[in-house]
Amino acid sequence: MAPVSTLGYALLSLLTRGPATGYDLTRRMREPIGYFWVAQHSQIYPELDRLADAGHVEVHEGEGPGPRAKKTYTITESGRDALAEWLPEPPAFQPRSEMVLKAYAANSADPVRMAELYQSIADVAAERLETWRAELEMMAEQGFSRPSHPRFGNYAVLKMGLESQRVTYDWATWLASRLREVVSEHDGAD
Amino acid sequence: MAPVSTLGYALLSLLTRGPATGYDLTRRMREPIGYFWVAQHSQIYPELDRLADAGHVEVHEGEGPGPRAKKTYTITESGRDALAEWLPEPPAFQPRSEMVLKAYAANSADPVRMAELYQSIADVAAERLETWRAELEMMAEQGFSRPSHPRFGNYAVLKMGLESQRVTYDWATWLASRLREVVSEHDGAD
DNA sequence: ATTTTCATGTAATCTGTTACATGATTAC
DNA sequence: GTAATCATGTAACAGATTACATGAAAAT
Repeated sequence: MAPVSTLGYALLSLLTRGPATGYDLTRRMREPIGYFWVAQHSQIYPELDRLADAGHVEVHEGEGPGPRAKKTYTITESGRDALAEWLPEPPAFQPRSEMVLKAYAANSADPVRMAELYQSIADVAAERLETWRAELEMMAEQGFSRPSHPRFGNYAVLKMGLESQRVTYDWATWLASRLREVVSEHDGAD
Repeated sequence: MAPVSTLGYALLSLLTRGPATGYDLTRRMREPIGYFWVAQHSQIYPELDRLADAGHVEVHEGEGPGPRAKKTYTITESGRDALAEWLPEPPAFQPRSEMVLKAYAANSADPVRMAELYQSIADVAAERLETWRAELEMMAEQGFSRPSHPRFGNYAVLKMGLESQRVTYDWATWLASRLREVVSEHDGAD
């Protein structure tokens, strides 16, 4: 049996929320799990074929709006089992952040522009922070914060999104202000 | 001119710390920037060739320990210019965290094992938190925290690493304890 | 009328990982 | 003597992005 990729497990996870088409999954992939895992439809369609071949999903074909049939996927028992086995395994750590990478070489570029960059990053984070804080509160009111709730995972992911934005906001704000110090020091010396 | 990849800019960033061989860069890539960007030597060697072709690095060949010549790379003015242009541009956001993805489907697996998973993640984060806190303090004492210091970037990256571990610790601890609630509720009901 | 949404696919390319391959020197 | 470190490379494969391609229905 061909092993399931991380994307495959991500799709199975999304399908625990109910049957969906590839198109649906492309959008479901955006919020909130998209804050921590992304995929384009060109990656999703072939992956669904593979999951179907492995018996982890069942396909139901119907009339499509375009020239092709619309395919609705449902997770199978085999899919649930595979997911349940994968979940408790230690996750791979795959760090990749251009935002932080750029900070590593921050003083190789114009400090004014770098300060602007991190200020704008902080501004975006501040906005998201507000939006997501409100969303999280709404979720809590709807009972999502109880671990037995079927959408508890959405709550947990959004909570992490919120904390991450908070850290980004604090760090980018700190970095921007430090970079502005360089500019004013320089001005004073000239 | 072939455009420089993100990995190429990462290598140029590392080379602002001084000339290095591919082997050196493979290790320099580990701390602290490796907390946010990783690359294997098999990716680094061909990328250095490309940077050399583009004139962004200069190569000096010497006697190697093995069968091949040892190549030392130095960043050129052209390399510094390319880096300085890339740095202030808005970074791509490339989120990929299996750790959070697994939380999205947390209640599709055995809560005992999931609680253990997030507890062990929290434990690892707690250890790193301590180590990195001490490292960051040492850096501050050596003056790295001043934005004009040539290693300010190391400080900024490690600071972000520290904050990220703190968030991971808090979140994973919260998640583990919530998952344990499910178990005790279940026990009570049985 | 035009754009957005729904809906599915493929091809070309780029990026990244794992494995294979060589060999001297230094540390245990 | 065995393992780790220094040092550079390639090949095969897997994973991900961008672009191309089609076409109906609904919304603006």
